[in-house]
Amino acid sequence: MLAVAFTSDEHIEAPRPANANPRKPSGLLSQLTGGTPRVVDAKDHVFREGDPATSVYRVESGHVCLYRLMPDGRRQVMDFAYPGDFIGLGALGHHAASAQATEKTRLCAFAVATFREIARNQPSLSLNLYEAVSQELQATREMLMNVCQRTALERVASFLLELSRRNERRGEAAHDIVLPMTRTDIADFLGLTIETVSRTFTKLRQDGVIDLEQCILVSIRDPQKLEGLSGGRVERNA
Amino acid sequence: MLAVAFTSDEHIEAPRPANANPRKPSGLLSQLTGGTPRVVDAKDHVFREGDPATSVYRVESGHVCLYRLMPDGRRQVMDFAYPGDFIGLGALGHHAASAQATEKTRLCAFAVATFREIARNQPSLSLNLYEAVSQELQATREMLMNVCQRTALERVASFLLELSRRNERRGEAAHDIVLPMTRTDIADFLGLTIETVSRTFTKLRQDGVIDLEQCILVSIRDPQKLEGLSGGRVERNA
DNA sequence: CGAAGGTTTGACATTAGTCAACTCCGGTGG
DNA sequence: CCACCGGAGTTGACTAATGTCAAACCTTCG
Repeated sequence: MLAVAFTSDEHIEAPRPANANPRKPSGLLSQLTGGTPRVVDAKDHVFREGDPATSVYRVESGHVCLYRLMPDGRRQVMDFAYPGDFIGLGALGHHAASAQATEKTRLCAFAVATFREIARNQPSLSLNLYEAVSQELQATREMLMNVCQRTALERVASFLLELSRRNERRGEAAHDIVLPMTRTDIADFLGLTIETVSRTFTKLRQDGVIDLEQCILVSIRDPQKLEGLSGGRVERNA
Repeated sequence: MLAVAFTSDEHIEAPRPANANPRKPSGLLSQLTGGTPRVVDAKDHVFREGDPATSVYRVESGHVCLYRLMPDGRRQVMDFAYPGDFIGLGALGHHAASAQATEKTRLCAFAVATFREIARNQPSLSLNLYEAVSQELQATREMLMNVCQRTALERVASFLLELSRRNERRGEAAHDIVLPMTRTDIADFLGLTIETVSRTFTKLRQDGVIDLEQCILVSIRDPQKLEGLSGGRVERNA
């Protein structure tokens, strides 16, 4: 059963706070209940590129890495989905990306057919869908900018700042970051090699900008300096 | 007045031919009539990053370059809009990119408020909106892949092939390409410098893959070789 | 004809990638 | 308990690709 609670009346032009999570839709979508639970182990796939897009998923716990492959094996990580984020939303017919859990992950599946059913009767939901995908589009364009125009150092710096802001939005410690992904995932996300990512982390540590207790624990010691190194924030929804 | 003709009944899962134009929505959107005409000269802006998104536009003739700027002036071109393409669709509240005509361009403006009005009563239209933005999302992800994972030569080759396919879809000569944008636009689109773009064109010419009559006229002499140099196509909607 | 803007070309500098060795950590089994 | 193994991460030396700077070359347009 799919239940929707109606509380919001803002639509297309509704502005949204600049620090809102672009992949965590507000409005009706976030209030969906009654999906089918699903658990996947680390490295398992939720779906793969080309699979028929029969469901969308909300991440309940754990993390999911969304990526695409080139024929020769080069990989581009498109996004990392955190708890509360939806994955599979922008698919038309077939998934255009693969979704792989970076650790044991719980999800909640909603059938696309049910979505369509509801959308027919409730224009509000389809507008929310539109908004959710638009948010995702903004985020992807932002990323295009981040990755294509920035140097390795700037990419890593903005990556860390982005994770920091994500923590902040979730009410967690802004400057203590747990990386739920490997260096390989980060490298494929930022369009760099693992060696370059590693060297850049080391440089940031040596310069006193971050601490690196274990390789998955980053704490930001000098947020201002990190901001400066990031090449300037490109404001979402500006 | 905004008129919509209803002919299509396929929605979210409807697959779409692989060579469909991702920015030229099928269904209701393409059949919109009654928008407000607007003409902009070469280098004029249709809208700028941060402007309130009050209208969406359909390009009637000419070409529009969509880009974003970083604080220090670096520029990322997100897309080039051709006649029939919609621009401004994914905006939420404010435009996230600037839209600049590369030549004298005629547009047709549709008020966002009117869209919302219709969408309230016609779920089909909001689903079409959803699909249109989803298409745009796919295209942007594709581009992320193209630009982040490919070498300069591969980027230029796929760029030319993409333009060739666009010609084909419009029923024009697939192998004779008129570039409606400057080298600077291409460079900022592909994440390269104008020098690298220029050198790459020269190399393709010297290798007999393309002809370069004037700098805006490219003809593809060896499509197979160009395809090979592009590093493999990443199929849309795969 | 001359100026301006866009394009091409060359010499050189810099960044990031490649290849290879080494380290660190966690898990497994003797 | 400890040794070994494998995977992930780090570091170093070297290479290749792309960017930078500068000059020359076209076109177009006044």
